Amino acid sequence: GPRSAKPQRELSPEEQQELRRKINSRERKRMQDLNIAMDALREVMVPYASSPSSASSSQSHQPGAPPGRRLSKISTLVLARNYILLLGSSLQEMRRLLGEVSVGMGVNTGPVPRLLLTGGWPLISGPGQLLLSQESLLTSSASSPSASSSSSSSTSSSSAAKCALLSSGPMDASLAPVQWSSAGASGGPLCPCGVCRLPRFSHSTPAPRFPK
DNA sequence: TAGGCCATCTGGTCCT
DNA sequence: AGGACCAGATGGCCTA
Repeated sequence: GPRSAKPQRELSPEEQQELRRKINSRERKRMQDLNIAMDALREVMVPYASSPSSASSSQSHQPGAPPGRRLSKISTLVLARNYILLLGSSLQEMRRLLGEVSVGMGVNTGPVPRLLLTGGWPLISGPGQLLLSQESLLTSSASSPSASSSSSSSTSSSSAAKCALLSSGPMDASLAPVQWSSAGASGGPLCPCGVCRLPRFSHSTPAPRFPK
């Protein structure tokens, strides 16, 4: 192509070695920064990542963090994604409830803000409140607004089709990556998997970024 | 021992 | 030109 990867002048073996060292060092640093960000994300997800079946391992984890195996990178990402989606659906549900309350009691009455302040977010674990586990986030994800108020019934394990994004195991390479349709966020068709109840996405093969 | 997860190296491409 | 980004290859560690 027009861009040549070859250097303008030949490098001596020592210079090549030094250049390689520099490049490798940069790449190492880049990956370490990525891992730091991943750890920060893990830290946020830890309260929702408890797994009763996980055993202690020699892998390091945050001091003070609950014992158990550290979340893998893919699990962390899937967990975080589902967590975000669940927050969205919870917000939607809250808005719906807020609308019902407003209709029943009048817009300018006091109870509405108090409901917001004291009602508790559904993601906060507590007596009678929705408790999220790693399993629920990895497998059930954001439930539909109509089902999000029930704590345990939203997990539709009986559904035949499963979305690759919600699988607790490694993603099926044939299904990833996914591209979410823009229509889905505004009440469009849902994912046909029947489990995640998320806006439909299309499984497509991305165009190679670097065409040969 | 197989499989999962990970860090590192490496070469290619894109971006500033 | 040099750095950033990406993906494939490789080998080590750990667990079931």
